[in-house]
Amino acid sequence: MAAARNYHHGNLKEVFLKAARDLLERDGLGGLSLRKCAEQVGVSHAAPKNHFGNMAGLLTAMVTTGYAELAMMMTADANTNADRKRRRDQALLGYVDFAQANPALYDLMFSRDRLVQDDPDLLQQIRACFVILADCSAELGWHHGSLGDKTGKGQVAMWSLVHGYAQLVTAGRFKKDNMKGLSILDILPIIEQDGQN
Amino acid sequence: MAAARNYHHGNLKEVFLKAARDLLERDGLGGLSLRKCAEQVGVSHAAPKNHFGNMAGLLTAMVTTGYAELAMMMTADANTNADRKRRRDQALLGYVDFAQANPALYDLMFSRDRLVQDDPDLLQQIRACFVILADCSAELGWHHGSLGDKTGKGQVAMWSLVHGYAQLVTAGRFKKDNMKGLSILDILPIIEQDGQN
DNA sequence: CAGAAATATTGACGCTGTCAATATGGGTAA
DNA sequence: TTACCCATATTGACAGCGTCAATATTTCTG
Repeated sequence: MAAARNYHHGNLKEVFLKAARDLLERDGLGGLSLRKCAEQVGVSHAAPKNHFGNMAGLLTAMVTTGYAELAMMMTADANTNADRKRRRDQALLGYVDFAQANPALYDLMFSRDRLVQDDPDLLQQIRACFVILADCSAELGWHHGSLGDKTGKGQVAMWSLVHGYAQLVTAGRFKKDNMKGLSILDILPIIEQDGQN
Repeated sequence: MAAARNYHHGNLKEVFLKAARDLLERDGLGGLSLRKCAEQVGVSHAAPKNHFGNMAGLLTAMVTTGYAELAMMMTADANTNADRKRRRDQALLGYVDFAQANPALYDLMFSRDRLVQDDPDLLQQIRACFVILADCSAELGWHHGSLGDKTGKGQVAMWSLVHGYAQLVTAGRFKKDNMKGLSILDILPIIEQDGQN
């Protein structure tokens, strides 16, 4: 009688997604397979096909939840009385925190193959994240002209910087000595040259 | 008698790398396999093992050549009489050009699994690219203090921005309307607010 | 209760990376 | 030349993979 507890297994789709995500972060993308997911959940090897169609469908569903979580990490304290600058800082820190907490998933979220790129749910979640980042670029004054950033260059710059930083940090491309106690917020004043932000 | 034309096949290793790269850009990472490489070259399915050990070895060798090419794209006209700003522009444009010309390879170059991350040749080529980007950040004055960028924050910002931009553009994450005629060089003045660079 | 629809299982197929065993050819020293 | 060693290539096999068709089971609906 509980919400959706009946039927064959219950909410098998969500259980699959959780199993897949655990496997992804534990063994990497190469260690993730539909059959391992099925085995871990305790169902037959072809069961995932009923819910996701194929491997790309599973990965797309998992990545879509990833973008939703990313947006949540960026807006965790948006309903507090914090001012705009503080909300902007929280959004950028939340973005990088998400990437560092889910490095394999974060990589997959920017994969060109492996995903169903035109999935409506996926596109919607991506746009939601982009909107939050656009607010960050606006708060920094990253736009030209008197009517705001009509061309979107500021948003392009904002997402490029934070995504590049997140991916390079999680990939270990920067020497750890240089990253001691460093955060994305320390990068912004570097770029703005005067360091007053 | 010709240089290295003798022996069983000749320079089979380089032929493998070329075949692998063609397959990678044509069919994506999921469409690349050792067996397809071997078939395309015309040797047995286990031949690649003699030269690369395993799949990670092949991908690492391919990615290493990718970083070497990336460095070349960034320094294509370094020996001309161009001034520093022009060389900096050429380096950044060359970086993005490489990513757009080899999107699948570029993605693979930043993969955390799939590669032998501590391969000496790979690390050396990565460092060579980083040095060029460090020069770009220095030319832009992206450093703190009077003794230059001792902490490396400027280099971190530089690579983050250009890598993020290259990956997001090749992934199609930005609306094409907004990217009409836009280049990485248009992003720099946006970030620096005053637009005089 | 009966039929339909959704969901799960089974078995099979071809493809994959990897390995052990074997074969082949070039380089080198007697 | 002969004999040997070593690098290289082939063959055959194995388990794991995604995917599909056919079948079975369970729930929903009328």
